[in-house]
Amino acid sequence: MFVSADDVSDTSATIADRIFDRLRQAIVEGEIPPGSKISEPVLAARYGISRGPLREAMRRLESTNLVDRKPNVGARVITLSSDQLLEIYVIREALEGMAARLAAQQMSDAAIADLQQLLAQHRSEVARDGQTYFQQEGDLDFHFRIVQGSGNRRLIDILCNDLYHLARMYRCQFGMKSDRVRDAIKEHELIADAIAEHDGELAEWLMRRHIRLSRRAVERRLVAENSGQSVSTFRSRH
Amino acid sequence: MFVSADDVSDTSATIADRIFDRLRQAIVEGEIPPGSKISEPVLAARYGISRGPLREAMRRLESTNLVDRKPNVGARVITLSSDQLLEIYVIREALEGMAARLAAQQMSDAAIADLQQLLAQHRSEVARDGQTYFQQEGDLDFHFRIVQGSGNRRLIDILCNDLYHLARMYRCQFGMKSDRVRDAIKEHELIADAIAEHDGELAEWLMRRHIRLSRRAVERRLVAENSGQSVSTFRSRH
DNA sequence: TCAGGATAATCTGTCGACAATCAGCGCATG
DNA sequence: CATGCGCTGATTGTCGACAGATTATCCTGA
Repeated sequence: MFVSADDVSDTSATIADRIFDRLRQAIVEGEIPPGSKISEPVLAARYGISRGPLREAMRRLESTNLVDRKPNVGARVITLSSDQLLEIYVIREALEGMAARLAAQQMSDAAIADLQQLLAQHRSEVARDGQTYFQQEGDLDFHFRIVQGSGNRRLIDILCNDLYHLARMYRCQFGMKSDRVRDAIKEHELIADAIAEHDGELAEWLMRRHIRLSRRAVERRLVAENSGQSVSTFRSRH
Repeated sequence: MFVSADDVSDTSATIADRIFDRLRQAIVEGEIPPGSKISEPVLAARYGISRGPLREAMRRLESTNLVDRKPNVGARVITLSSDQLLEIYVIREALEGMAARLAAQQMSDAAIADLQQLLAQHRSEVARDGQTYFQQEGDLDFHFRIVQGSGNRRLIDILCNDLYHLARMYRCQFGMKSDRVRDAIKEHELIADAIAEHDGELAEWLMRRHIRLSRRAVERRLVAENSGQSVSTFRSRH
């Protein structure tokens, strides 16, 4: 019934930390459907633990905005709305734009070479078999590296521990068969070039434009799909 | 020994939520000194509660990066470093710049009028009795309103629930006798004017410059104070 | 005198149980 | 027939207690 630990390390010291990772993954990948109520007793029984660590994990999930809690009532998995998706794009535009600027100023030559090698791999992949789902993960990989390259620990924390999980959640819920991969790859290359030339100003501008274009593409898809039916809340595919 | 609930509402339904608010305030205001170890039994006894709710509150504090936890060892209040302070300024530059742009596009006329009235009040205050500490809170007030005006809920959440508490914590630890208040007020007015004219582009540019200048001022103060002694970690005034 | 190891005390992590609160449901009543 | 009320069942919030781990202490020996 549950996809058993495909690649998660799950080697933390405490149960609460492990259960937090597993729950986050389960929520992000849609295993626990959006909007569903989370019952502490059944979850604790399912994972074979007590309610104490589970509640601590829930508190962390609440902090990262993956679940919504009401006192004395319980917790529900958040229901993704198109509004919130667009809000995330706006924040990513600001934050990753800054990350690109910092990366251009600070990234080591070795890291830049790695980045460009990753891009070459992406290019060959997309040339080989078009727009596959894996490409989407590759996109996150690219952004992930640039954020890491910024060297700003709190920036890395916000992006990698909150927003990227949200982004992955949206992609798992939606099909996300982006018809924009070729353009996106090209934009990635421009950004990488700007970083390679240590042009922070340009790197930020290009990154912001890149994310803005992605957001517009999603926006168009939303209004296209949304003709007549509300996509504001997703079907709960239990 | 403890400043008893000066203005915190503390009317949440659950103990864990109340204790989270109180602990956060205590940490931010330096009541629990930076770097000090947090012992669950003594804190629980001090607040007259059990360890369960306390641990849930600690998990939330961990998520907001106000405490640092090591498994089987315990939690310590974070020690503020000048590096991290500068990192926060960088993030604020990106995020609040975007907030100013959005606010210029979306803020209602009434909210804009309120904002300008707040600025007028600040101006009169700073003209009356120079650079008071209270002025610093007024600065946060101004930024707070613009972030609220952006209408982006997640942006508001990140800024108001994480970064502003950190900023307040730095101000409580440092003396923060800013000699920049007059310039800052002027910059605030320019930003408010841009918002009033619904010029998002300009508002973002001005806000980013404003925060960048504030960061540079802090930077200068740091290197000035730091001549000979490390300010990287603060004295623990137990 | 100082290094090293064994012991003890304390603390964290986890669990099961009790009490308070809320959602759902049936029933009475206008 | 619709609506308000009380009851029941289950769930959440909270507590105290136990097990494992870590830190501090003290004793021994070189």
